[in-house]
Amino acid sequence: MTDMPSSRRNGRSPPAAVDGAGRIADELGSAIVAGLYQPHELVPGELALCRRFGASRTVVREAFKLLSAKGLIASRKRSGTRARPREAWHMLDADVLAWRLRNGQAEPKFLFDLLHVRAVVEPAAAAMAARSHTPETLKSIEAAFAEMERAAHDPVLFADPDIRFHKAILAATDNDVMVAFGALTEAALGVFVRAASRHAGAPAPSVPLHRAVLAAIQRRDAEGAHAAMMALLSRTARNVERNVGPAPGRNKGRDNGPSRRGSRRSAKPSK
Amino acid sequence: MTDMPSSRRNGRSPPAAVDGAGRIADELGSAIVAGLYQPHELVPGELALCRRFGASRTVVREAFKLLSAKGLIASRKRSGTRARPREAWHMLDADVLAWRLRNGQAEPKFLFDLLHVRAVVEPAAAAMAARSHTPETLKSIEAAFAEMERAAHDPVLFADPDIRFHKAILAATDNDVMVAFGALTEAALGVFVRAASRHAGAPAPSVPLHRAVLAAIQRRDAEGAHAAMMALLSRTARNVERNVGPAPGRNKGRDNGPSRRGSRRSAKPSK
DNA sequence: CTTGGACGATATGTCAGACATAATAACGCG
DNA sequence: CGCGTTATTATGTCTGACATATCGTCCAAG
Repeated sequence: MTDMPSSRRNGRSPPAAVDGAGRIADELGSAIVAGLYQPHELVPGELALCRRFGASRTVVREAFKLLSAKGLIASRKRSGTRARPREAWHMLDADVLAWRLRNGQAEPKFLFDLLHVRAVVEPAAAAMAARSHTPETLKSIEAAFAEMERAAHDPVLFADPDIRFHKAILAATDNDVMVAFGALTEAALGVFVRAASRHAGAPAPSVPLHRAVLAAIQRRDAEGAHAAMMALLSRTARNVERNVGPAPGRNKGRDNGPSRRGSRRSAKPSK
Repeated sequence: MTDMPSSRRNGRSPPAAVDGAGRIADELGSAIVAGLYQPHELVPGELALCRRFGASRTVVREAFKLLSAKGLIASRKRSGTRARPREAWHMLDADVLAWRLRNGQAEPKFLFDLLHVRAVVEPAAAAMAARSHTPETLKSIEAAFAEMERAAHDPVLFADPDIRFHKAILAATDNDVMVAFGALTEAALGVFVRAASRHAGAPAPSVPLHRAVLAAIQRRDAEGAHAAMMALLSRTARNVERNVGPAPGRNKGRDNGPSRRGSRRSAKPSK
């Protein structure tokens, strides 16, 4: 996707490894988001990594540039290269998301953070799509849904059209910035379906919920699309809770986020 | 911010130019998002850029890695390096946003796309902040607001605390992914206040709207915070419309997005 | 005339070694 | 003991070379 490690297209995680710089960035980036390096200060130096990866300094430095462009590291002349604090990471970048979700079991807190953001963005996107879709963009949503129906029995076959469905809705908003959330949705769905395929059975139950979203969009019902998408995400939230335990609150205690309750309301007032 | 060009902190745009790779990435990236290169195919080759910037191939290649990490270009062996289509750009990256907004007059459509996304994300963030804020995070919101009041007479002094106010709210959500929207908010506010300082007068009128957001957060009123933030953004939308003309619809016609109407409703059901 | 394979040209990918630069750490002097 | 000077060290930049994957071209066979 970026020319980089994230060339892992759908659910497949292991392949990765493209060119030298991508490989190194993949491994180092993964380690950083996993918390192997304290908020500030000092990842291994360039020449240390040269030895460790059997690569030239050129390649290591290119890997550093890839990571620095994603907010994971920063270099200064004599002090060396340091891992940046979490709030500097480009959390909406496809690779950062993938790295953070790939680590054995990503921290549950992060899974819920993702869900909460999806619960904000995707219903709004569905509403916008209901208002703005064209014959072409609508067709790609319908095509993805049709394939979901066909794969309703198999959790792994289901993942790909599911992702396409949600991305097609984002594309139908006719909003460049909304489209960029595809990375988030793709990453999140990747984990969720992986988890679902381990625990739950066939994804068939979610088909009617998707159908409701599509139907609302087809009839240009923005409020309905918003509500239907919210319902769909609430189901996902319940599944995740079943699998990784209940949602963690702030430092402990309070709770917020998407869960039951449909809650109908449009994303934004139409002028 | 990324170690890269975007070290332009607040509103100042020109400085930029840090290290060689950053400088080249800045210029090339800016050109790409400005549409100087057709959706696919062929930015200048490495050695051509070497001549053009008086730099070595090493540095040019590092610049390429910076840009490829942001989804702007992709290289293949013999064919050369090509500009990627808009839908591949990491539109939520601080640098990409800055480049896209810096070009003389950014396309109005993009300004409204940004506004629509802010109208989805920030009210929800305000609601989450109302639920999740701690003494520390609340204090940083209050501090930013206090400074806004003090600078209420000067559009340019106003910009910095304004940005801090919105980012502090995102931080108070206690949601890693929400925090990442700070780049979007910062970029958008940068342009809006720049535009406002040209056309409108003092930013004083927006102070009460900000105060309403703060007050709702203080009393942990999620719905109120949502509504207040939406009202604030609606005002911004009106200002932008006044300055750059009315919101463009799809390929022409339809309209969607934030505008008048307060519309009160919370970002998400509280379990 | 079309089809297929061989071959050369070309742009990116990788490497090794050198020097420049800045910031830190160590040293030594007053 | 404080402070300026010097050494050290990791990143930044440059150079020139070779490796590798394609894309175009051309020629020969069908």
